[in-house]
Amino acid sequence: MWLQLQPLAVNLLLMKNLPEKTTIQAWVLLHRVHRKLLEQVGLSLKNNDLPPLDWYDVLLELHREGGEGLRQYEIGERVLLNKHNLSRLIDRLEKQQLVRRNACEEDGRGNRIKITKEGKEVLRRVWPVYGQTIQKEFGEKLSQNECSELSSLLEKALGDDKSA
Amino acid sequence: MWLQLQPLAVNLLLMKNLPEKTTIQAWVLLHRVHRKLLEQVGLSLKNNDLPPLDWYDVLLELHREGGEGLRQYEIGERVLLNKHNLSRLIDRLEKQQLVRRNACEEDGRGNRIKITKEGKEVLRRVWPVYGQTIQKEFGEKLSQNECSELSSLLEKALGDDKSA
DNA sequence: TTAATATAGTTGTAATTGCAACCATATTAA
DNA sequence: TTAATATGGTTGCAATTACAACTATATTAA
Repeated sequence: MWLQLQPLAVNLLLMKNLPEKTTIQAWVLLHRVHRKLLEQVGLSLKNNDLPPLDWYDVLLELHREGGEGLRQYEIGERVLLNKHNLSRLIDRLEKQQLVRRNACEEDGRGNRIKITKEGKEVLRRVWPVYGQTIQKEFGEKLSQNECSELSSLLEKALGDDKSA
Repeated sequence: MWLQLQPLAVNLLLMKNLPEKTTIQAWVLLHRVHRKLLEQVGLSLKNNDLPPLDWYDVLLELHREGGEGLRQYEIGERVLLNKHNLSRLIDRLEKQQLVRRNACEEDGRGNRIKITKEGKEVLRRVWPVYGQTIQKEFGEKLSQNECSELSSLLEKALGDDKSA
C-alpha cells in the first residue's frame, strides 16, 4: 500500500518546491559571475604562460598544509574546482615535479602528497596574475562592505549543514 | 626608451592591485556555492535519467526566443554554462532531434537554430527536477529579500560595463 | 579467525573539451 | 572591381573528463 502510493508522492513532490523568480534570478547571476570570472582568470593565466587554475588550486592547499602534506581525499575536500580525476591531475603535477607522492604510513591504501620547492615556485609565479585578475574583475566592483555582505549571503546559501 | 621601461611597469603592476582578504573570501565562497550547486543539479538530473544541464541551457534559450530561433553566436552569448564547442553540442542536440539547424537567409555563413517539439518536451521533463534542486539546495536557504540582495551584489560584481 | 562491507586510490574507455587551423561568407577600404 | 580584414561556424587532434570497474587495504561484525 505504501509502495503503491510512493510514485504519486514523488510526482507531487516534483510539482512543488519550485523556486521563485527572485531565486532564479540570483541563481542565474551566480552562474554568470562565476563563468565570467573563471574565463578571465583562465585567459590571464594563459596569456602569462602559466598553468591552469586547477593546478594552483591543488598546490595552494598543499602549501597551506605544509608538514606531512595531504591525503588525496583531503585535497578533494578542500579544493575549489571540481575534484574528479584528482588522481590524474596529481599525476600531471608529479610529472612536472611540482608535488611528490609518498607512501602513507597510517594507511597502506593511500599516499601523502607534498608540494615541492618547484611547486611553491609555481604558486609564487601564479598568484600575482591570479590575484590581480580577481581584484580587477571582481574586487574592484565591490566595496569591502559589499564583499562581506556577499560572503555572508553565500555562506548562508552554502548551508554548511555542519554535520561534520 | 619607452620600450625599456615597459617590462618594469608591467612588473610593478603585477605587484599591486592584489585583492583584500574580504574579497578573496567572497571569491572562494562564490566558487564553493557554485560547485556545490552544480554538483547537486548534475546528480539530480542523472538520477532521473535526464540529459546534462548544458542541453537544458541551450534548449531554454531557444524556447525563449521562439520564432525564427537563434544564431549560434546568440546562443553562445545567452547561455549560462561555458560556450566552447557549441557547434558540437548542437550536433548532439540535433542528432536527438531536439533542435534543427536551418540555413540562414541574411547570412550565408551561419544557420538559424530552432527547438523542436521533442526539444520542448525535454524542457518540460527537466524543469521540475532542475527547479526543485535549485529550490532545495539554494532557494530554501535564503529569504526572498536575501535573494534580491544577493542578486544586486552579483549584478554589481558582473560589472555589466554597459558598452553594448 | 573469516566474511562482509567500506574506503582510498587507480585505470580503461568513451565522450567531451580546448585549441588552433581552417573554410566560407561579410564587410571594409582602396 | 580587388584586396584586406573580420566574423560565423566547423573540424582535427591532443588533452582532459566522467563514469564505472577494479585493486588493495581498513574496518566491522560474526
